[in-house]
Amino acid sequence: MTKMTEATYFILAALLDAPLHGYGIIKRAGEQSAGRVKLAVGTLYGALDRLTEAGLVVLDREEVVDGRPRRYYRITDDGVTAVREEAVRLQQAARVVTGQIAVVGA
Amino acid sequence: MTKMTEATYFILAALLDAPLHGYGIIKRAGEQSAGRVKLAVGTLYGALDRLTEAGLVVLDREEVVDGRPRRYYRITDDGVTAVREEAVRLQQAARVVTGQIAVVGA
DNA sequence: AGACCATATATCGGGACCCGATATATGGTC
DNA sequence: GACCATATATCGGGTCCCGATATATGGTCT
Repeated sequence: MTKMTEATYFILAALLDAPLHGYGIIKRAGEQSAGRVKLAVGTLYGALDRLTEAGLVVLDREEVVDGRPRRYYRITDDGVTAVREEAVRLQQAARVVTGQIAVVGA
Repeated sequence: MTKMTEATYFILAALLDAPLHGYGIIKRAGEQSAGRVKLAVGTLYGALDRLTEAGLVVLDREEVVDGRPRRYYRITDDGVTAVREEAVRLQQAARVVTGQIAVVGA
């Protein structure tokens, strides 16, 4: 079925605009989903490790801001492809129930 | 987050048109997803038990065809509501990436 | 007849993954 | 001093997927 979990999907989606650090991903995912998605930290770091190993994200850089370390992650080309494919699957799955035809790119 | 698993979603979607028995649900889910979703039997019966307990499906009737028993399941009103709500969530999630209408409002 | 496959049910165990709890650390607010 | 937001990471419990296994019938193929 090649399915992607919801957490993984929103992590990749959050990274589409620009590299973010862990905590920033959590906040961005919450924004993009109108507050519906609240990633737990345990979910985030586990998923981030898996995504890194799969080559869908890479460690971009590390910074120290106000004494707190920040580890920025960047989505790869493969990651972009994967998240777009998943978006299409989600749309098609939704259409099974809504019975509507989504207009893409209009 | 109140999330519904993909298997659960396609089981409910398969029952929208008419009551089906377990094996029929597997085939219908495959049809509706253009062959992408292949429910494993272990997934199906476990999910069916959970859905029954949650009141989203009910046992409709039992038949015996060619010596083989058939147990038909029917989706409830709550099940219809749940699967429609999930369809909306899927559509909104897809839009986050496809870049269409942003999820406005809270 | 024997082998195999589709149909049809159900259970078990391994594994994947989510997530709250916990730990550690800094700096601002009350 | 207490508390909270920021920021990282790990651990263990629980949920759920799914392949393997078991049981049973009837059709097809050799």
